[in-house]
Amino acid sequence: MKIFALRGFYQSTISQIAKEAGVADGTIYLYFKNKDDIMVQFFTYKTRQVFNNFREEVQRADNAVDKLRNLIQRQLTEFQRDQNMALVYQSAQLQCKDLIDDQIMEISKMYLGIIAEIIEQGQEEGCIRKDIYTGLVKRVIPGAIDAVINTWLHAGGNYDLVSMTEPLMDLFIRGIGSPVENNINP
Amino acid sequence: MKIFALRGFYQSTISQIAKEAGVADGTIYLYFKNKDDIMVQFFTYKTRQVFNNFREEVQRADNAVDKLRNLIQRQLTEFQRDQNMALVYQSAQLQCKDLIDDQIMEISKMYLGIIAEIIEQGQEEGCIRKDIYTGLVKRVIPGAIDAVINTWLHAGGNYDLVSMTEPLMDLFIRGIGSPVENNINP
DNA sequence: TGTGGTTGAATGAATAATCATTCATTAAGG
DNA sequence: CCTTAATGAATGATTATTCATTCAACCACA
Repeated sequence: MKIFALRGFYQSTISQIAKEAGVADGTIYLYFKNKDDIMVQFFTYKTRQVFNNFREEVQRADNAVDKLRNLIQRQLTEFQRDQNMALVYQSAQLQCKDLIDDQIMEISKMYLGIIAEIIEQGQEEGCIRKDIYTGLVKRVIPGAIDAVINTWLHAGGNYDLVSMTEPLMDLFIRGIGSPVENNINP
Repeated sequence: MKIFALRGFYQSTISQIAKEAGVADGTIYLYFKNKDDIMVQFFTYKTRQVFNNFREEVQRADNAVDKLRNLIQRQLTEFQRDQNMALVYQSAQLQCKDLIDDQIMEISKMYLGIIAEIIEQGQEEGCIRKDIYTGLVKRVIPGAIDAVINTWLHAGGNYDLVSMTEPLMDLFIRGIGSPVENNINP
């Protein structure tokens, strides 16, 4: 992951990976079917494990707003903990499309599903308005989070990523418009 | 661009590109210094041209909200017009980092600058609240737009991308929270 | 305890395939 | 006939993958 994160999948060589791992080139093939398989196993185990925890984290809260906050905080925490995972995950989706499409699809769908559930619950509770386009919101929220993570990665992980949770929540819930303006429209 | 969009930069071969262009492999090298240069020229000319138009589009409006709307609409329009450009642009940022970092950096900074200006103006006009974290907002807005574009690309460009402008604006300005909730907090 | 044999994990040099790049040759236009 | 553009086979570098060999650990038996 360190090598993939540094150089990208196609520019990483088995030799580099082997050297980083402190083993011989051939040894890699005792544990992985081929180069692709290294990436596939990353998504099959590491990523799935991290994303599975999201569901638990969400269930720790009862109301929708707290659930969303927990989800965001957990994601930022996990990505902050393992910067290499963060980089590989963020870039692999576009880099080796056909390679791991199914793996990513599954994880990604689960994630979007969680957000959709939270929104629905929030609408029933009355804390999330009903005249929003859920299909859009469940794309925009992860997109915004990704942007924050990418900015952090680009800065070399210098500052505290998790502290972005509250500002993000505030943006999602209240938007950027001034309250005065908001109440004129409806 | 068609080949890069289809297979990604490192998996595209000169032979494929030449065949698509209807010329011989060697002919490519009469117009491009090397393979990298094809990507670099894409960012130097095509992408810069598209993004430069954004500034004009923004100046067509006077108030901040309309400026933001125009910016979003123009981006969605351009990306919808040229799906290959959209795909290459979205993926190149992560794929060939060191290759075109400077080109992307410059374009990206200009884009973030435009958004920052709009926000500032909106705050003076009173239509955008002042207690927001501008550094965050100017990342989150393009991140959200990217997510919408990526969703559209993944679906094969089936539906009208530009029609996402209003729902996006609504989300940015009002957020997902219900107005009642919004007014309790402050 | 010492000895010979067996196992299988690890090695890294050799192989084979891919692919960017070059350049001697051809073709067209003036 | 000369110039310029285009060609595509040949070249050379890179790199994923293989496999014959090494070596350390373990076991059985005297």
